[in-house]
Amino acid sequence: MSNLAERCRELAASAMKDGIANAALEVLRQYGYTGMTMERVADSAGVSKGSLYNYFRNKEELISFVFERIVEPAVQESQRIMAQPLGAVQKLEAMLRMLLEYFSQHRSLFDFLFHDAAIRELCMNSRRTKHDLATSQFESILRQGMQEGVFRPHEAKLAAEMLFGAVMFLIERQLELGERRPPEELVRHLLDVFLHGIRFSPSFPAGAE
Amino acid sequence: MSNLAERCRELAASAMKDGIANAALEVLRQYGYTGMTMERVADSAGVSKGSLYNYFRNKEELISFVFERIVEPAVQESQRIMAQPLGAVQKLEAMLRMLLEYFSQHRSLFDFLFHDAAIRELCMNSRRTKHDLATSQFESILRQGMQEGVFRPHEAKLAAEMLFGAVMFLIERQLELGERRPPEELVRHLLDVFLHGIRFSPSFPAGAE
Amino acid sequence: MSNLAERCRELAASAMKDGIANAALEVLRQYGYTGMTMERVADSAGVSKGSLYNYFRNKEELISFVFERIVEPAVQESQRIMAQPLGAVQKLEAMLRMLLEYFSQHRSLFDFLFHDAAIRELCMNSRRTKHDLATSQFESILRQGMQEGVFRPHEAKLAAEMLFGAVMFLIERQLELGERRPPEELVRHLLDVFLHGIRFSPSFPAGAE
Amino acid sequence: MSNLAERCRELAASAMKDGIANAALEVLRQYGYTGMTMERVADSAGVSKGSLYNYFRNKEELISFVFERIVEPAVQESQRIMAQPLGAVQKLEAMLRMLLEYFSQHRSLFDFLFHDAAIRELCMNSRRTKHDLATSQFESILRQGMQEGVFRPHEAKLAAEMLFGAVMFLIERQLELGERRPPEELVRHLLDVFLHGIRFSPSFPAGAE
DNA sequence: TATGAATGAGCGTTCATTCAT
DNA sequence: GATGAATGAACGCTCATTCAT
Repeated sequence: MSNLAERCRELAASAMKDGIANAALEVLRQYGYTGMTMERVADSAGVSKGSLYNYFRNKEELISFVFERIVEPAVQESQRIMAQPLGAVQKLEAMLRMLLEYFSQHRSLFDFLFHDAAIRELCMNSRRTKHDLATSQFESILRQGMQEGVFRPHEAKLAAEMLFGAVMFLIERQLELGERRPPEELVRHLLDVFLHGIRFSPSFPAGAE
Repeated sequence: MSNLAERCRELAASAMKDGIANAALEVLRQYGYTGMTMERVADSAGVSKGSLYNYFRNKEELISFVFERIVEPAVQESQRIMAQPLGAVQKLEAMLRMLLEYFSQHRSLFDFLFHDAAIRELCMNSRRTKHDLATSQFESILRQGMQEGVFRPHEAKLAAEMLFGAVMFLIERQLELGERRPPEELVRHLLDVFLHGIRFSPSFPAGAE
Repeated sequence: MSNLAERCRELAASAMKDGIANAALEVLRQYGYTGMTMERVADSAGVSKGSLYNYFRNKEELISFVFERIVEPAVQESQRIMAQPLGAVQKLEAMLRMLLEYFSQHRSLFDFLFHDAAIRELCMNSRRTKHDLATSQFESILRQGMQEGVFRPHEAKLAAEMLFGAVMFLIERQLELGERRPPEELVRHLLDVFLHGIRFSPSFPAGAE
Repeated sequence: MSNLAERCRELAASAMKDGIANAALEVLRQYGYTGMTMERVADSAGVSKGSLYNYFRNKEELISFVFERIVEPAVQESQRIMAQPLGAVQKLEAMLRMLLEYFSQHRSLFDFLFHDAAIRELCMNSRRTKHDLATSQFESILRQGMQEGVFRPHEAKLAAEMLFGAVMFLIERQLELGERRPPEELVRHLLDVFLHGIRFSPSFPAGAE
């Protein structure tokens, strides 16, 4: 039957959605979240305002789609990292570096991700928010570390949340204050604090990293 | 002369501002930041839209006022803590407990405070945002700890940001997931991780807290 | 009876109306017609907004009153001129000078006078607008001139209207273009044109003024 | 390609702008300048308020457009007259007749054009208001007359302003008083006064009209 | 009588969404 | 499917007017 035609159509539709999402991202970058109107998205995508509604039921759906597209590469990469045969510390390091590098790039996207409670609820996909994903991956790493015997026993879930919160806030502050510390440096400090703590312990070897 | 009348009027005006601010908070809770319209605030406050403008020049001013009202008690309390003659660890503990207790109360306020770039820029007081205040206080505590010799040398500013980010994210997750861990417990885990790190060090006495 | 009290009250009320009208004029000068709000008038008068309504039923009535007050001195002066035992040419000259001097002073008042059809209809007092008054006085002068035999026969009413229109437009243009020709000079040119015309007549003595 | 469609669209858009402008004029006629709200314009045009903004960026632009539409035909005609190979007197006559006929038609437009400072500032086209245009054209005619030797030396600019002011006021008064003198008659009287003046000169042939 | 807080209709403007073509 | 003009509800804000004190 029209199997082929069907395929073609789906492909074309998919390409169109991508194009529109990219346009939306561009608008986001230029005008920020509040300035992201359907008109501007349409213009930026080079299509008519009406066409947007052929591919997305409404603005909400477009936003959700964009959200997914922003997060997706990071998710992919994080899963790649998780799948690697690395020790917990190395995984942690790789994960932190990836997040810092990825989200440091675009302030407006970052704002977009956290903007509003309404949006956040919008962008949840089957109880699996970005937060959930990230923290659960951190949690996995922490558990792996405990099994490996390199991390001492602790509540992995809470520690994972602390880690993620710390990373995100670090990124946010960098952007907010206009600082440009190299991600590498931030990774080092994060690991230093989270692995060893900041307190002198009697037996803590001075100068040890 | 009309000293008394003057006083009364001021009091009434102040009460009105408070009432409107509370209404705004209620709207914020119900509809989120994007849904916080002057109309809704007026309705919620039980006054007319026009009356809002007898007490606040515009929406911006109202939002700033609300922001200040939310943050002020925490700021006061944090300054009280900072002024106490306590060791760094105790101060840290007190500060964490205060934040966890204070901000655990209202989810939407929390969103309001942190997740909107527009608000963030709006609510800066002479380059001194709430973030600035909180992180700089944490930073002070960390430096005090280094001077006291209880904290090992580290970049206090970054560590302060990590701490604050971790605390805030913990609160957010509690609210998001509907968990209700006692603040006391969260404080303990935060201190545990940040003071000692999660890694076994060769000399770290196993099982030690 | 309370004849005296009555009188006093009337006097006080009258003074109040005057004060408010002066305040309104000040506002008019500062903010123009569109910027003339009851709030500003009240502030400028040093009374409360509510008090305005004890002396004027509404904004319309206040505006009418102000209009009268602006026009009144000119009306008085014009009637004084009309009553003087002068020849038509001298009267004309005196009248023109008075108008030019009077209205050259305040641009915003002038705008106020002509602003809007609605206002114009508002400010008519028993079919006797400022225009009516002015043109009818010019008309009288022209008729007097014809009787004196110094003016040749012509339709006095139309000529009066031309004169008044010419004067007003001259004033308006001076204000609009920011020019500052001395009223004396303008009077001279007005008389020159209106008395002798601009055409050479065969018998017109060249160079004659 | 879509050349035709393009054309059609442009035509439709142009027609729409015209329709809206006409509606605006109607509102102007009915409610005066102060009463000209976008809502009323939309109602009068039979479209929604939002549609107005598809054709005019804002109220200002709409007003400017209306202004241009009113003035343009007169400007065209005046330029045609100026370009004709006529003597100064004939040009003057033609110009006066045109103005009287053109502006006699709509009172409210007239009000609109002249009596609002806000509009006046709005509708300036490169420092060249309608006033400027009209007076400068009168001025040209007067200078031409002086060169031709039919007008005696005089300050052409001031005289031009007087002429224009006189014409406009005549029109205004006709409309205000509900008189309906034929433009022809008004032209005759204007020329009579401005060309010959109203004063008897010794050599002025008595009885001449 | 003086007050000024409260009002609420109305303003210009925006923008997500629809629908006839 | 693509279009873009039309829509209309909603927004932030103003201000003449009222009324309890």
